[in-house]
Amino acid sequence: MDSNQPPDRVEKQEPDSHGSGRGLPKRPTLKTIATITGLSIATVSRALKDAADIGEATKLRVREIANEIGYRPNRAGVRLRTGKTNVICLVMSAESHVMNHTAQLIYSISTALRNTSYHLNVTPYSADDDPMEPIRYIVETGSADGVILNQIKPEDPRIRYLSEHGVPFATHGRTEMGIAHPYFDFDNESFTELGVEKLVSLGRRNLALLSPPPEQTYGKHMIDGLVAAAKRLGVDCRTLELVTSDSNMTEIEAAISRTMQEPNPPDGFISGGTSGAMAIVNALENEGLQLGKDVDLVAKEALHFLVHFRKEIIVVQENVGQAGTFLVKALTASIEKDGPPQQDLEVPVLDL
Amino acid sequence: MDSNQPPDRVEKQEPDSHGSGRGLPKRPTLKTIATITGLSIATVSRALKDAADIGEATKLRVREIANEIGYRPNRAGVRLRTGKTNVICLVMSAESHVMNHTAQLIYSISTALRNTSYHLNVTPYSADDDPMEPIRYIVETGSADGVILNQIKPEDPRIRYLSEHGVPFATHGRTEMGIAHPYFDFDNESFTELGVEKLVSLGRRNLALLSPPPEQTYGKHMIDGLVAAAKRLGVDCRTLELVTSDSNMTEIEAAISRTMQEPNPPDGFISGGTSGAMAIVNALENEGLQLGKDVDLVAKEALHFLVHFRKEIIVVQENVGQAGTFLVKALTASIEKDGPPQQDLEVPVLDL
DNA sequence: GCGTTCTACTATAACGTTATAGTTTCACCT
DNA sequence: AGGTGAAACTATAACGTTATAGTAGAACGC
Repeated sequence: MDSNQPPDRVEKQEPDSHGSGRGLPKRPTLKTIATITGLSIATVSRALKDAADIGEATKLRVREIANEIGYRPNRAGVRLRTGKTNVICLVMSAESHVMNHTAQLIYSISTALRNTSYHLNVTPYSADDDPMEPIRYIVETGSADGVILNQIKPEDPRIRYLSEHGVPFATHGRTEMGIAHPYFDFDNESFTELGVEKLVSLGRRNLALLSPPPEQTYGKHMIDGLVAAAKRLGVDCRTLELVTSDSNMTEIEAAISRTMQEPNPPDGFISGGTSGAMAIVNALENEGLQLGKDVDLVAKEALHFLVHFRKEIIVVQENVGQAGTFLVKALTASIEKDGPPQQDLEVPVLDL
Repeated sequence: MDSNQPPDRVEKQEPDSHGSGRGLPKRPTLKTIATITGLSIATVSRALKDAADIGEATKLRVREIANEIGYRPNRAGVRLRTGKTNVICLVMSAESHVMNHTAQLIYSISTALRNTSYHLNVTPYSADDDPMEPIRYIVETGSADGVILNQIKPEDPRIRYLSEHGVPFATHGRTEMGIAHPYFDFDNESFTELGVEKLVSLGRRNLALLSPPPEQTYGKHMIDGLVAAAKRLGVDCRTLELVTSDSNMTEIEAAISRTMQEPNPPDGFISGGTSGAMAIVNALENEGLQLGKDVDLVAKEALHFLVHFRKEIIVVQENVGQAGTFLVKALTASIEKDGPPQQDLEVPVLDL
């Protein structure tokens, strides 16, 4: 990278390392502006930060020149001096069944970060990895000002660790640890409650939830909502705990087929994701059942596939973009110590 | 962040900013190790880099202590001194019709980056943005050692710019600019050729390609493959240039319905993506046509949805994970000036 | 025993930034 | 006139790292 060459010597004898800059004009620094204006480096620095003890005329002149020569602060310098990284690290779970979700989260976060001074750093980990490892790395190297986490568990060691080390973070999802922190969550409990109500209003009396693993808080929330609503409305319910991922849809289909052949099969389904819903539909149709007639399905998704898959599916849309935007706002506020932790829930919408 | 506190003074009077570190032990630096071992900072630095002029015993001792106290190099220090950022920036197109693709790319890249010293930085831009802007930023601030680009155009100004500035980069897709650089690409030309062959072997004689925009190189490749194979096998072909995105599937469906009502409708379709394929199927079925009987569809996808959508769809799987892995390898090699640019194509597989 | 060479280390400066503690200049008050 | 104080600026050091030049001491040749 020309603009950031090793400072000491001119590079060997290689004539022009990448066919790039003729006389390599070198990236401007505060010193450049100082030389041009005849001011000291310190004054230039303070002028650009709009400090109180710099004259208005000077500020104007400095800003003008900075603009003209295309000055951009050197991140490494700032970081070394202040400890401020201007990096936000998204530590993301990279299991296939959450990837579409995550993709949208990445997109919305990085979009929300444009026009801020923060950069997005993505660190994945997979099921076999220790989820603590990326967190420890970030804390130990001080490589980010704040962290965003997803796939939150009720008792989540990452959150305890970050909180104990004073590293600002925000989560997509909630814990049950009583540690106040910024978060955004889809209200999964309301979602399953609404789903139950909808299915019951359609005459269904025996419901099944294709649920995410209950180790995840949102899985628990879904089950809670299901059980509460079913009890309240006096209908039967069960959970089918099958790992929902693209790769084992066939397996899920088989399990659902089996369920439908048992004595008292469900007539209403709820699914928390796109591929789960597709698996349910395929299994039901294989069993000769007709969606909207013999059985009904309520499904939540972040994509827009299900409406095109079968129009009979009752779809609740989750707006992940909203989550990203909020998380960025909440996290930056937390980094800049701006009031108490901001928290928000997305309310599911389902016409009854 | 404790481990990276502004160095000068102790923070105000706030008793404990985040309930974190008691006596804040401060993150170890080379100096810490130097003090412990009684060596100089320079020696410690060189010992950790396994330099030739340091004694074996010393190296061992330094490494041991470094390990013990959990030393991690300060990135800002390294970066300031050497210009090496250890960041790789994925500049990603964030249009909805490529997001699933991109999600997998992000995942595979960041996975390939684990256990390397590089970090992944994601910078999105959308259709209305100037695609050059993130590139200029990276070059001007020297914020990355290398760049990965996707959604490549035949004549792509980003590539000219990066190349002129000597910034290493790798692309997912190809240009036609004759600038040698590392890339990975799915062989879309072969894909449509195979698709045509397959459809012709099924007796289809009038083919239609739901094509990506031909401004993109891969769109052009697909059209080239289609036209060449159709000509070779003596069948008719056309391209339907509709913007394929989740959001306007309804529009695509309508357009395809219209096409089917015109005089000489296609009997074989090729689609380059998941939602396009779903739109085609929906439109055809609305017109009362049966997949696998009246018409056939060959589709490429990176997800695993289509097989579950209609088993009659002839699916070609694209393995985006492969792309990420390769791009990382090729880009890091290029950064470290390791031989000529590495390039690879994914060969589509379709049983005829 | 003196120069030479090698090994294993050290001292120093510099990368770009910013917090702090000055310093200079000038206006104003009594 | 002398002191006070504000306004506007500067000098300095430090953050953690590494490239370079330098040095101390041992080993070796003749």
